Amino acid sequence: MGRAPCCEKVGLKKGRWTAEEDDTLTKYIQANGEGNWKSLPKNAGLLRCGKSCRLRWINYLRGDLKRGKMTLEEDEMIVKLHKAFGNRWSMIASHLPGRTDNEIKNYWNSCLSRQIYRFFTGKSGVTLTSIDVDNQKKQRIGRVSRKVAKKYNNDGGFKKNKSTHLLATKLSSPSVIMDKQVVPKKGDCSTIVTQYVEESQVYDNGVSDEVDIGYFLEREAMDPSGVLTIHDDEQIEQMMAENDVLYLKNNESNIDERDDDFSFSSLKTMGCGFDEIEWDMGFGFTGFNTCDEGDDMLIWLWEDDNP
DNA sequence: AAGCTCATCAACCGCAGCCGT
DNA sequence: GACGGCTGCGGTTGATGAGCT
Repeated sequence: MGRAPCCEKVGLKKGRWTAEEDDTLTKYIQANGEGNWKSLPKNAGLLRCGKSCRLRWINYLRGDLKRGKMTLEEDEMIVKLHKAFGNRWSMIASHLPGRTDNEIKNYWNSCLSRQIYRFFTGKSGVTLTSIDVDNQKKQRIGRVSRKVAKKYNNDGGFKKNKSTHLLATKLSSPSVIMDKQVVPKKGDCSTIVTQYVEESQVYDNGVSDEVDIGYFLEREAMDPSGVLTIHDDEQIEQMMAENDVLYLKNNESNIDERDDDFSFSSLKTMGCGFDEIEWDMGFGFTGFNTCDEGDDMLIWLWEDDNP
């Protein structure tokens, strides 16, 4: 038998809140304070469940909320905090006064994940901090549509993938390759990455044509949000230098003429175009060694939304 | 202009952790 | 320690409006 519901739902209202309901809830909480969510709707005379009241208050009615667009500073903060905490939205929200976890989660899933996707895949010359959010509304690039997500979920879209670990339910975030069974790897993944590059010979004319994410999953090299971390600056420099050599070897051209394969977008970030790979996967670098001393190099693995 | 597709935001759902009994 | 209720969190869905064809 399943768990009993937290509240009696028969006869309770669902869906959008009306202005009157908002008013009733606000007045009640102003008079009696927050808490006792279960009994609150009955006491306040609302035909809602306690959870719904709590959510409405926390995400919308609370007085200390900032409404409106995220600022550039908030953008940067969210990216940084997401890097540190993963999808722990409440933790992220606690560092952003006036913003709720729900708001940040929505913002991440709609705007920021798309910015990062576009940044990594080189679909535009943007940096993570120079996105014109208004303009983005006109550019439908990079987000995984629910139609595609559903298709993957229904068809078992990953079954052709080499890894049996991959979940198909996280398509809207860049850190989609997520498996809760994978034990977070503390420490450095550079050896595994270098090993992978050597073993798999991913480079063809300087651009990888396949990234076997299963390789990293099998070695438990990724943290739960699908990020590989490399701490060693020297190792990073060496990796990039090796790649340069490979590129020159394959192309016999000036490294500076390379366009999307490696492109510096800012002092703190580096885009790496490993486009069009066999398993519809992307492979990108960020936080390269030109950033402040001690910063890590992160490699994100995510599914391409445009198979 | 109409229909379709997609982005955004608010809200719901299920689960896990905490706490009191 | 076991159990059950409450709360908070993260994932997901639905409604709506804007953009595209």
